[in-house]
Amino acid sequence: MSSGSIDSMVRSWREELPDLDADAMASFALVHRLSALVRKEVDVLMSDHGLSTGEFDVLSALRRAGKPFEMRPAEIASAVMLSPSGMTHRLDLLETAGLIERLVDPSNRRTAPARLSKAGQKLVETLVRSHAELLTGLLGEIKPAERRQLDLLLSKISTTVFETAHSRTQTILRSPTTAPELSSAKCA
Amino acid sequence: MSSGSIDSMVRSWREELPDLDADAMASFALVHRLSALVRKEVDVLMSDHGLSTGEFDVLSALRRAGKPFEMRPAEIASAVMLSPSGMTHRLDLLETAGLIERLVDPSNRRTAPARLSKAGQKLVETLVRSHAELLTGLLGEIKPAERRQLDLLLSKISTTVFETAHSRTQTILRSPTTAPELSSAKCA
DNA sequence: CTCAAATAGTTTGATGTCAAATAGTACCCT
DNA sequence: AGGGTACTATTTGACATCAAACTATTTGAG
Repeated sequence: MSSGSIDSMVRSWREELPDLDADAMASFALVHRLSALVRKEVDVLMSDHGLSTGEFDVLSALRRAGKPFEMRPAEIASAVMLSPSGMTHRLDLLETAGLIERLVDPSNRRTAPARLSKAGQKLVETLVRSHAELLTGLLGEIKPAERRQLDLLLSKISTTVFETAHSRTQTILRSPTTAPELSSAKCA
Repeated sequence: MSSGSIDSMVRSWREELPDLDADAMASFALVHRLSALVRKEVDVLMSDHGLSTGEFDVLSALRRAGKPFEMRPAEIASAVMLSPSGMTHRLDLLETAGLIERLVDPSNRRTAPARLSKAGQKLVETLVRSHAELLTGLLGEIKPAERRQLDLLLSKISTTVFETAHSRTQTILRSPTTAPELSSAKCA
């Protein structure tokens, strides 16, 4: 079943709708499937330590921030592509587990930064290493040059997708007559 | 922000844990992020037609099966990587929407195959074409040779991941004494 | 100085998903 | 035949996530 199911998908379309261009579909199907398979593997690793992958992502972002391992919820949310409400929930869980603490910022009382606890620091240190090791293994026999080529292609495509999403959002928000030539950020 | 956030992730790790090999992490982060971004774009397209992407996946699998556009729930579930219970729910929704019908197989009454209704056939025809067009656009300036290279790399990695998952499952199910020499995964 | 608008996080309600338990059906071996 | 085993879909209960409404705080304009 390794990648056969996607091959046979393409073959089916060629039979059923011969004029359909299924090349892009196949590539993105591979991306989706690889993403799902890897996520499952990481899930197993993390659940061995009583965590979900999503919770690990948060701890990992905090660790990456460097001392004092502290970030605001909105920052973490954008780093891990989670909604603000989802982030509140995850931080609740991590706080209950004693892996983070919530602080008060005297200079801005709207925000409640999260900080790794001692236990959180210790755990994330272990997990980040196991995680990196696992992923390196999952890459298999891929050679460094191939990996760089892969990164390059994925980045290029991501950029296109990102810009497409962006231009659609703008098109909706702007009055149709106003659209100027090129603006990369969300000027609402 | 296009792929900058992943670059800066790697840079952070290099500063915080210089001995960590973050190359594989970065590649998989790109895969995950591209998958999520594309899924969002497809979500928008489908919601314009009152469907979720998951529902479209089911209709699409049925259409691919060819006349009479009929599959058993378990078949569809494995094609779209969804649990059996999730599939039951999705088929419920699609049946309520009048896009599929549930049949009785006289030769095997355990199963209740799903079949595209007339309305379902008509809708999926439109959607499959819009979908393919959207994805082709999202591929952007990628040249055919590059796309084939991408497919090849993703397939190779998927195979490794798939086999890793598989060997882990077997390792758990087997009696510990039976384990042969070469087991690359976590033999707990 | 004051009130309106913007910002940050949380709460609420609905939804989609899964794992485990359930029920019905088919197969097989003696 | 008969009784156990495997298979198929569904039901149930728990949970993560999101969008939208809400609360508290800060900023800014007049």
